[in-house]
Amino acid sequence: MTSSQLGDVFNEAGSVISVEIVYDRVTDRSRGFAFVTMGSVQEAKEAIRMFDGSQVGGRTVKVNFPEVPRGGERAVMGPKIRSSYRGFVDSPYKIYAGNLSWRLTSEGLRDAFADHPGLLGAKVIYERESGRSRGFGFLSFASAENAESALNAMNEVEVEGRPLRLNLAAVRAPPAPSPGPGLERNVDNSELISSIST
DNA sequence: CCTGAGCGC
Repeated sequence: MTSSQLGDVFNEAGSVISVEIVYDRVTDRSRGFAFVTMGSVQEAKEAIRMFDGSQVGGRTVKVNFPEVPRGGERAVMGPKIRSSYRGFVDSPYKIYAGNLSWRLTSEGLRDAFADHPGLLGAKVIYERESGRSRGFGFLSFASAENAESALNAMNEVEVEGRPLRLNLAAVRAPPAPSPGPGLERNVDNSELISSIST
């Protein structure tokens, strides 16, 4: 089974952000499982509900959260601290939102866009030391189309008394040079692990 | 830096 076929299956439970079938380093054969990143924890739960124990590609599959998520179970389901920043779901389709009120939080930003399809996450950027808002933030979407239509609908719309200045987000700077041996796998808190073989 | 352009740690 290909990752794109697997993605098609999981799309029935919500927005699939990425699919990564794990292969054996030497034999290049599928190891029989994959990581599927869904757009939200909610959608991840839905995928588990729908597909755990079901037939996929002619096999009975197991679908569940990764066994040892980064930070442990508490971090996965635990309460948010200051904003939806911790729960921010990234995607390649992002809007830059500027001219934000100093008091607008990530949740406030998310709420302002709540009606728009495909919204995955919102975050306001804060200064590290002072904790003050830097007056801008980002919104991530499931698709380029979703991002564009939200941008068109919300640009210059007033939120907390100030008109939003929206743009498609610039392509992010390259990831920082990795310091150590790169054995870390990117296990996100909305990923699923499933046993699926070809 | 009690701020108003800024593209994230």
